[in-house]
Amino acid sequence: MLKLKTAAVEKISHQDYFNIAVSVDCVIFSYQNKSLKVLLIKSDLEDFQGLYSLLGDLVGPEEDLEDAPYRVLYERTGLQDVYLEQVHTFGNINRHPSGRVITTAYFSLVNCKSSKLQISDNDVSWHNIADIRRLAFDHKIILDTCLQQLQERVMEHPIVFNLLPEKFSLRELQDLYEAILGLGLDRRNFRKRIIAKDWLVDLNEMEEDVPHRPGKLYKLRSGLRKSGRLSIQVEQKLAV
Amino acid sequence: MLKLKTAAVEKISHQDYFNIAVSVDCVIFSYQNKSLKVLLIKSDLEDFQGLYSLLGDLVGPEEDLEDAPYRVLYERTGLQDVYLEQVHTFGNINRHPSGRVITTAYFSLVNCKSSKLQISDNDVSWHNIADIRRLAFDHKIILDTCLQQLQERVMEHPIVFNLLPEKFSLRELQDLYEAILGLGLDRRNFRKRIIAKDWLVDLNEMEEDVPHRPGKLYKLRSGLRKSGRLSIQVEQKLAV
DNA sequence: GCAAAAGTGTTAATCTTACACCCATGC
DNA sequence: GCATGGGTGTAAGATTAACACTTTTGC
Repeated sequence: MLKLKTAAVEKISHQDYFNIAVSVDCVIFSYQNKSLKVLLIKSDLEDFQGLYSLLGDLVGPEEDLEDAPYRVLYERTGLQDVYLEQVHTFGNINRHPSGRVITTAYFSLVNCKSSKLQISDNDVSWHNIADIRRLAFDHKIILDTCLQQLQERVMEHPIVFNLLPEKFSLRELQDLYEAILGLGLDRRNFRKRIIAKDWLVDLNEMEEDVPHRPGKLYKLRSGLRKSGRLSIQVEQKLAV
Repeated sequence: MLKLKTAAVEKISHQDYFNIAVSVDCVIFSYQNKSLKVLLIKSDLEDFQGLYSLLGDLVGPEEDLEDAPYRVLYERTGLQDVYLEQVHTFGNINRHPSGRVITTAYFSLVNCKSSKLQISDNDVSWHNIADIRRLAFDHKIILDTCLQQLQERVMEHPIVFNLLPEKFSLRELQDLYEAILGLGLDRRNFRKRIIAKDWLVDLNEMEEDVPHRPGKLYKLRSGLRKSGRLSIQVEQKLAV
């Protein structure tokens, strides 16, 4: 029979490999003025002077991978109960000029009108998705990948409500869907389709201060809002 | 103006973080006797004595992340033009007893009748998906996640043909879909649906050596077979 | 009363599902 | 000739897409 290695022995023999940094990068989406936005920071690396990059950080040695994007979000925006989804891990050798860094990309949906949102760093700001041409590192590819995943998810999963205030009209919701999907939708069909999903509760309240006939207000059915720690990770913990 | 850091300076200041190992784990699917199989290896760690684990390896310091699963596949099976898809990255602190290892999971589809397939290690063997209860590490969760992603992909993308020989009958194809999806399909509807996708070419050949009326043979339309380096990575390289 | 957006229903087309009989081959 | 699976079509139901008019409010 083969001699079994202890974990300790294996660790020593593989020491050379503990030589790669792991980071997370967050594509933090918000929605304002009928446009989908993403939070970016001015790159502080000479190599990318003048370019913006996604918000990210190295994963701490004592930190679960999935905790890192929540920490980044909290440190940068003050927000804690955010929606996060892991998208893809990028690991080309030369993707980072500082050394070997493999990064796991997450997208996040935040309400930019939340009272808890506070961005103190002057180099951090919201940018229209449609206006972004280049980013530092491989962050444009990461952004595009995350946007595509967002587009694939929104019709099947009630996640876009994380971008809206508690109460919203169907028109606001439709504008948001159009901004995310980048296309126009038929109003009547959209309303039927959304109502049929049974995600919404009619609040029997009306919009106020609109210069036209006010629309009804809705909210997301309670129990459907997904935010906080990722579900896949919860399963993982339970299984261990 | 803020003083910009050079990449070299940043690397030194972050040296503590280059302390996490990165691995890849491959869920290598194949199909035999009307069952979906996965390639597993007997764990050589004391902590998991008697359990099987997925095939994986640490990512080399000079190796693109996406190259690692191809290398693992090649080293373990001799196969080079395989279909691979990245699924998810798992990074709980304690997921690996040897130390801090973050792993990116891939699934792969291989034809177990390929002449190039050779598995020399006696501890490596095929296992029926349906029979697997426990695996070493968090590999059962990784397997389940990959199987779910495979199930979500198969109806929209022509990938399952990587599990079949060059020529196959519609019955063989349907059996394969049923094994992957874990459910029965109506034969007439399945045939209409597959034919409508325009993925197949009728070879005007018949099955041989079957103890019943032989079925027509088909092959995948050329140009639709996806294997080799991952497309997302190719885009990434072009953009750099 | 006019501008602006809210609200609402029907029809046609498409897609999906369920279902049963005759046919070709090996034995 | 019989057992086995191959091959095929239709009708009902569900879903999706296209499309226009009336209503309510602020000004």
